[in-house]
Amino acid sequence: MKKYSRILKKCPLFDGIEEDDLFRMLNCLGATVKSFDKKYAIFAEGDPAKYIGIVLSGSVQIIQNDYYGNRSILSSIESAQVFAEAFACAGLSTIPVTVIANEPCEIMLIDCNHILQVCSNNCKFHNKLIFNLMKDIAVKTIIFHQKIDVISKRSTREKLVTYLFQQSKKAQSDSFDIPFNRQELADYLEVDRSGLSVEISKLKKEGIINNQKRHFVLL
Amino acid sequence: MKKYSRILKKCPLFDGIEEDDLFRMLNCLGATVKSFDKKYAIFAEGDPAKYIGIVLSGSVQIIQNDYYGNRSILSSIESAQVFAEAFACAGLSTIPVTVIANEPCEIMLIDCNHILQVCSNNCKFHNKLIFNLMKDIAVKTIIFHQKIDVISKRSTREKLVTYLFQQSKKAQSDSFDIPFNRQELADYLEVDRSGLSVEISKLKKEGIINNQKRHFVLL
DNA sequence: TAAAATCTGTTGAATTTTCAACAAAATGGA
DNA sequence: TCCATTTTGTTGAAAATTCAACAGATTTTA
Repeated sequence: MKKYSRILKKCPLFDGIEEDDLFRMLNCLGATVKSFDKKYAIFAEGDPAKYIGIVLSGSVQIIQNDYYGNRSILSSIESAQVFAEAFACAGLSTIPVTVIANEPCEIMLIDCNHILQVCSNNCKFHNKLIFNLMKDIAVKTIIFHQKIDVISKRSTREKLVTYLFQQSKKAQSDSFDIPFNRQELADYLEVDRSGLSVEISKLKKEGIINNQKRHFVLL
Repeated sequence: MKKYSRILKKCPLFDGIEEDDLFRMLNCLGATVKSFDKKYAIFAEGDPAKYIGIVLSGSVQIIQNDYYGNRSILSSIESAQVFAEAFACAGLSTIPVTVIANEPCEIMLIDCNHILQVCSNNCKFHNKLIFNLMKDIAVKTIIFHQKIDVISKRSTREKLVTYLFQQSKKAQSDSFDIPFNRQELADYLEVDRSGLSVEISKLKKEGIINNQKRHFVLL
């Protein structure tokens, strides 16, 4: 477990918790680590909303599939970030999404009940943990706001431009990489892939952006 | 303040807190109550992310306007519900939305810093309050999931049907009222109002739904 | 390394949405 | 109650998206 020390320090769930306390707490919480191959479903829709996940290495995508087979990507979760934390906390019995390993992953799993039900041993850290969890979920809410800001736009072009501005702001640079390939970006923006390719080409021709694969530059 | 007792008991933020403790706590938190006329902006985009609001009477809408003037309705907040709680908790300095009184409203305002920074007087309730806040924000995340589930659909008809199913499930009945008029529903579904009217008419003709103003029945 | 599989950009046709305009119905205020 | 305003449903034209199909480029894997 110690070997994940560096990455766990970056996890917002453990902000302000000292390393010694952290590992004692993880032990108390019954945290486990599992590895997943690329494209493997870490959680599937309908699974019990029991565990929260922390990405130790690799990255995962949160996916929603509707009954017509349309894939919708809700978000991309990078290393040190938490996922599936809102479902158990909100009292859902099952999770409404699928979580897919985007590449080979190591994932820490913690039973959410161990966080929500205060135990007698380590209450000092426990309240801090719940506070951190609250902040983490609040940040996720903001990320959903941003996603809605993107997909509420009516045209493919506006969705794309809004998304690229957001990514540029996040990277604090006009030059940045996105975590999606074309089909995935289309599934995030909720548009047709071929129409998306057309818009990217147009924006390039108009001298508004530069692009090569996953790398974009705003001009 | 006592006259709001009945409604405050329903507020998820105060779950499990006794009435006496509640009013002592509200006093400690410096909670105030303000009235707003219909269509008045309780918060405007760019305001400091300082206060959380609780709807004591009336209802409010969370609105996002883009630079093209498209109005997007994020959610409708009914009485006893909390709003604007995620922004301060996530560490935003300003709020990215506008909150409009949908009808004459009484709103309780609480400085979020008073919740986030533990004071020495009432720590016992304070941790409970933060726990409740965490749950409340988690539920809001789920509500955003549902909104994304709706607007990720590609056609007006699918968006409408998905929304109506959600409302039916929420009301636990095939017969229910929605909190929006036609233009507002269009702004929530992110579609054109006239196109929405057409789809509602079609679904009625096809015998799939019944509808009169804000009342819908799934057949 | 070569073959297989996946990813990306392009095109044209079909479908859908948006937009503007209008009239009927419903609502609110004097 | 009556008039003014707002809301709603309908229509046709313009614009945009989706869909299917394909070829070139890239990546994977055997």
